[in-house]
Amino acid sequence: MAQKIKLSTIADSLGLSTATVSLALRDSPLVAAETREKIKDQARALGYIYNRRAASLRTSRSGIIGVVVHDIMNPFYGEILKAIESELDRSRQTFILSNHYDSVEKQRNFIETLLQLGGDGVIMSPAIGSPPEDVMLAEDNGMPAILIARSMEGLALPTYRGDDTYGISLATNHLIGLGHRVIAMVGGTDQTSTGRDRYQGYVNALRKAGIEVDPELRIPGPRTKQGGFEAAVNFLSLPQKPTAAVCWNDLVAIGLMNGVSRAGFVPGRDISVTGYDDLEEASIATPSLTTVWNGQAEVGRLAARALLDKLAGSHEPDGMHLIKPEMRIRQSTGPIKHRD
Amino acid sequence: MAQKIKLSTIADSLGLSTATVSLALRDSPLVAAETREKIKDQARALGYIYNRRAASLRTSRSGIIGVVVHDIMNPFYGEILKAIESELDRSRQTFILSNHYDSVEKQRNFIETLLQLGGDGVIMSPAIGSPPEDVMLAEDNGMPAILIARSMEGLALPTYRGDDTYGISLATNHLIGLGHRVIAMVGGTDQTSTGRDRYQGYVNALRKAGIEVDPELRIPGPRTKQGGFEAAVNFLSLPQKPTAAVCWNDLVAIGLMNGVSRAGFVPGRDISVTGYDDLEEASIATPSLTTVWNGQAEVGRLAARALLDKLAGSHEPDGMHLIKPEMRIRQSTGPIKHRD
DNA sequence: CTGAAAGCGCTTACAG
DNA sequence: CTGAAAGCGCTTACAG
Repeated sequence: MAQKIKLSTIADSLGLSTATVSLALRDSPLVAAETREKIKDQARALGYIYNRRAASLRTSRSGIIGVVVHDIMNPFYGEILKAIESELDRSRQTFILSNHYDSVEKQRNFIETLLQLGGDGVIMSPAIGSPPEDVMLAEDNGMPAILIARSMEGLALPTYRGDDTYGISLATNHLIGLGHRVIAMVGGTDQTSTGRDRYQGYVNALRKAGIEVDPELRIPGPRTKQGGFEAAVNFLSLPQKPTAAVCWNDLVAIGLMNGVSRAGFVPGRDISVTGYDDLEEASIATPSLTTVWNGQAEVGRLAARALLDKLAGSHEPDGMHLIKPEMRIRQSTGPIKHRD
Repeated sequence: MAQKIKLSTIADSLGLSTATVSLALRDSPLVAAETREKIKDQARALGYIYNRRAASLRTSRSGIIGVVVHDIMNPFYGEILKAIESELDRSRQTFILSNHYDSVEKQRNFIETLLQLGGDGVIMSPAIGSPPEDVMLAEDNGMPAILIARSMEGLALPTYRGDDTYGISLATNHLIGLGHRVIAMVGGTDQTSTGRDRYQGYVNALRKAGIEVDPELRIPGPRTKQGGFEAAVNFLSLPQKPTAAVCWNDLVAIGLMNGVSRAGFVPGRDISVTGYDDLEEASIATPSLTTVWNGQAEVGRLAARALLDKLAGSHEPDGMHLIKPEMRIRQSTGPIKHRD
């Protein structure tokens, strides 16, 4: 590796000052056009690499934005991240991604690392049980935070997520409309705001239809295909014999469909299954999955936009921004057919 | 946000020098134990945040490692990334992730950004058509690069990936052993080293069994479920009526199984399908997928390990490290059954 | 065991 | 339109 090229290398080689070179490379109108071109050519010729650490130490702006979610391998978050990425790319921000796997400690480490790197802001889907202090650590050190997908009680931070209560009630009503009366709710946890909201939406819809809510029909579990797949055994051995399942998300729904298929039932005919999120995968599942569009791309885009605006100095009001979910009816649900 | 706390704030408040504070916080034995504890307590009390930009400007070590792959949402890369993450976590390195979506320009931007941030090293799965200069840009500026999943001609960089030629021949031989003679190869491209190697493995296996290679049976396409799903139409309308498909990867295989199911064929009985990678999902697909274990976790772990060793000053030999794939036989393949 | 001082590579008033 | 100088917050020889 050759001698390190820096501003002063360029300046010396052209008989100029580092101030002029610095301004020229950032297209300042203070520098004469001719000088600017000469400087840029020289920078290119020498293979100059801008040192952002040095610049950011001076300006206290790093161009780094952190994003931390439960699991980037989960396509639900993947679709949000893709939207964030394309929005941030446009303003040439670097984004640092991390999973917290619902470990409060991992999340805190990430926030601290980001602060150490001088991160300009953070977009996060808070880990289960996050202490408000950990999130406020960012804000208190001048690094604004935006929440996605999950909210946190008692924090007045901008939050972007789907309206879960409403969304799940859409799915539940759809099944009730098809004649189903014994409807299980499969997957997920009640430890997040999302979880409580979804269960509430399910309960609301049943009550409104005059159907008694049986807590035995709530089968919690991992929010993954594997989770849904394994839940099939419990689902099929419930004494009340449910004819339909409202699943936590598309992954659980696809897993559950695989599980009940193995046991000889045909999803969509023998047992109706709804998903949640409308992942790209939902429409190519077999049978194609009836689900609830949850606006992942919208959530990501709006959250990124809000952060960029905040960094640009706008003073938008904080608070909750709910995306309105929509029903997507496909082949995994159908009229009731009693099991026996 | 309160007054920024820095080393000198702590030093002044205790009547010490910044040198002593700096050494104490990094557990230098040069500082008396008592002084060290006093300093650490004070740092905590004041809410001190270490400024890595300043430190790294001075030491020219950033603790940042970049990872860039085609698409982090693809579970194949996801499984590699998970392994890299857990290996890097252990040595408290921050890792910056990016997709290049096979855009050479995006990849180059990423490498430049990483250099600007003072990245210590980069792990990459090179974009299709990457010019060697772009990768050497990293090396030439003192940022070592490790290649994963794909190799590049004419670059003597450490490379970790599966043995694709051998792996695909395992899958092809398995199908031949079940009596299949008309075997399509579905999905993927021949523009990557991986692609050429896989096609070669397929061709080799057919030739060795005395089966003529028909180029019409090669159906290239996106390496996604959607790609496999859409390929089903082509697959089913081939004049030679293949009874089996060797798929590029598990995603394509699952998509293809969904596609042929829609057309009324039962995968595993009417049409045999093999995947590649052995993703977590393969075993819960319906039918469960016969596939080739491709050692993603191994690739990630070894690549991260190699980079860390290199940064620690070891001079390991560069070059190719091939992981030996293994067959995983499940329900999606079976004895030939002629279509008519 | 602790301190004074230089320097990492930028940017930004300020002067001219 | 260009330059001299200070300073961002650390770490590292070097002295004592």
